[in-house]
Amino acid sequence: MKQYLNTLRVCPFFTGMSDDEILAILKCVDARVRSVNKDAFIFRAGDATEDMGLVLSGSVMMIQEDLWGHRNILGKCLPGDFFGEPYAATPGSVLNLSVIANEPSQILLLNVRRMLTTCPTACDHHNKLTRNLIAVLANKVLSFNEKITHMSRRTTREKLLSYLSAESIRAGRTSFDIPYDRQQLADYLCVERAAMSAELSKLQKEGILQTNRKHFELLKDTTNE
Amino acid sequence: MKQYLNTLRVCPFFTGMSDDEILAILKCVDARVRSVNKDAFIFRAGDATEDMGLVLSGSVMMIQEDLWGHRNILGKCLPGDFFGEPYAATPGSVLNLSVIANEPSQILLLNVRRMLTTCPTACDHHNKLTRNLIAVLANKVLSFNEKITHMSRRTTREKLLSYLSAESIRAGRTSFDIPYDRQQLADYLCVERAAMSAELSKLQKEGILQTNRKHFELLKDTTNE
DNA sequence: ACAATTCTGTTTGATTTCAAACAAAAAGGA
DNA sequence: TCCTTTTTGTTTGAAATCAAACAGAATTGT
Repeated sequence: MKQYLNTLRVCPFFTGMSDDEILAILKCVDARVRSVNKDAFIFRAGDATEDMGLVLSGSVMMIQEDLWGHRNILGKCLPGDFFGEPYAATPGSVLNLSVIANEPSQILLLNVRRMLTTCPTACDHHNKLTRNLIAVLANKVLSFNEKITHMSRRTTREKLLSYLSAESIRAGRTSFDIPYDRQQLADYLCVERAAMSAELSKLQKEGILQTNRKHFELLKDTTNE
Repeated sequence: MKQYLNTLRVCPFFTGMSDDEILAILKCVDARVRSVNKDAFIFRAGDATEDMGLVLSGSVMMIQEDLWGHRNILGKCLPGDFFGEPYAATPGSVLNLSVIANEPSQILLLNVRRMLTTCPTACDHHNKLTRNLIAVLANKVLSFNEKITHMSRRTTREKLLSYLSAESIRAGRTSFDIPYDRQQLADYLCVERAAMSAELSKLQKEGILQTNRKHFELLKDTTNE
């Protein structure tokens, strides 16, 4: 497990902990590493799980898929990000989404029940751990809240501008990259890719933004419209 | 504060605690009661807060509102439900939604920072409290996730059926009441009230459901379509 | 370098939603 | 009870999305 310390040290979940502390905690919560290929399922909608996942390398997508093949992307998790923790922390709950590897990835699985039940003896990191878990969960609410904000706009154009403004603010500049390709962005905003592509073209013609693949630049302030 | 014990005892957040324990905790987290009229703001989008709210009586709505007056209802909180906890638990965050009283209500405000920082001396309920907070946050993720699921459907009809099926399952019967009137339901699903009303009429004509105001009955199994 | 695959932009008609206005029904207050 | 206000259902034209098909560009692997 030591080989992953470099990744874990920079993960917000473990900040302020010594290597020994981290290793002790990993043992405490029954941490296991899993390597997955692109498109492999890590969790499947309908499953129950006591484990939450942490991306060590690569990336994963949280998605819902309906019978017609419509994909709803809930979010993308990069190294250091968690997934599945709301379900793992809610006994009796069932996953409402699937988690799929976006590329070959390494995943760390952590048992949340063991994180929450007091350690029989020597582990006094649990308090710090539970506080960190609170921060992780709160962040997930904020991220879902953001997606809801974008989706609540009525037109594809408004959804795009809502999302791109937020990404621009997050980046702290008007020029930024997004983590999604066109199809994925459409699935995140829950619109048709074709209509979205057309709208992006229109926005470019109107001089509101410029884009090439995953790169975007906002040219006008659209916050006051 | 004792007068609210009857409400607090049945609240999941305090289950398994004695009256004395509850009162000690309330003091610990600087609990204050606030009485508000209908339509009063408890939190306003753009605010920062260290407090999370607990509905003692009445009900509140979490909403977002844009410049055109479009309302996006994130959810409704009934007695025993919390709100604002993801923001209170994330230092530096800013509220992305407003919380408005849906009727004359009593609200308990709890300081989350004090809940998370270890008590100087005698309070050993904190561990239990933080675990409860984890459960509350996880539940909020699940509730937002559910709203996203409904909103991700492409047509008003699908959004309605997705929501109504979920409510039916939650109620454990095909006959149930929902907490929203027509305008509120439209704002929750982010569709036009007029179009939604028309769709509900169509669904009734087709024999798929029956409804009167807030009461609904699903007549056909629509899960396999 | 080449071929195969994936990604992106464009167009089309059919369908659906939006936005506004209005009337009927129900609820609430004096 | 009566009057006012709120809620709900209906209709309409205009606007937007959906769904499908296609071609060119970019990427990937051999």
